[in-house]
Amino acid sequence: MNSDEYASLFKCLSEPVRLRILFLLLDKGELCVCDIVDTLGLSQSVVSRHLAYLRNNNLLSTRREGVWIYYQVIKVSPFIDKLLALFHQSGESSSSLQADLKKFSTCANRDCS
Amino acid sequence: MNSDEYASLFKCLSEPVRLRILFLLLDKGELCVCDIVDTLGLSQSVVSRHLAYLRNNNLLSTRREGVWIYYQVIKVSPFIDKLLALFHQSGESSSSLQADLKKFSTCANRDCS
DNA sequence: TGACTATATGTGGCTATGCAAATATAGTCG
DNA sequence: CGACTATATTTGCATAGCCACATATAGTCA
Repeated sequence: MNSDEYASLFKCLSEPVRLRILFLLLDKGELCVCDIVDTLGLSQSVVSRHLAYLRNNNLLSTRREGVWIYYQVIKVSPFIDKLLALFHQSGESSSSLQADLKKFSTCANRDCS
Repeated sequence: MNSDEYASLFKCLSEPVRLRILFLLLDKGELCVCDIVDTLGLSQSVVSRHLAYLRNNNLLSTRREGVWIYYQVIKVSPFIDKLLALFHQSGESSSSLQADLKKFSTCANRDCS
């Protein structure tokens, strides 16, 4: 990786909404868009756009199942894996990120109904 | 840390020049501005601005010694420390970051003369 | 096929950020 | 003090990224 590539990676992580999405996915493994929209309480447009950003930068992969599209974090390079693991671990003591997890538990019915 | 604070931190790391500066400082410990300008081959204005950005975000500290101002990476939180250590370690296999180190060895006379 | 739902994307406006060039600040030395 | 050097900051401009709103795409089901 050269410095431009590192910078692009960090730019993916330089936006609060993207970080909240990533943290949810790191913690829950795989989620569909509507789960994320409900949990974060943001518009579908905003969430979809950030998901596209992360997907275009090879941080997320998608899987369609009927109407729903499920996103998950891709494991690619050791550096990125370690970086995301570090963020995931650190987020355990972040009240705002934990609040998202809690919101997820209370609002999401696991099958997007 | 909340998601805005994480995002601000990653934004500091989302710029190639800032990453090159950080990598130099992580590797060399402490450098004055003219060392960095010479090594990176960029204008003084650009380097100074990025140093200010990093300093304003509490990633760097400064120490004046006569005309020269020496910068070094601050160790603050465990998360940031680990993150920077990971970047430093990963940069060992980045040819572009290693090229900066090499350039530093050949061009810098240690006392800014 | 038509209505409905889930998701993606185009557009316009606003703000943040990057660079270059010029200028300001501050220390040193004669 | 005045010349010189090192560093910081201002200004003007261009670009990138974010959001809101509207619209498009695609799957499902009756």
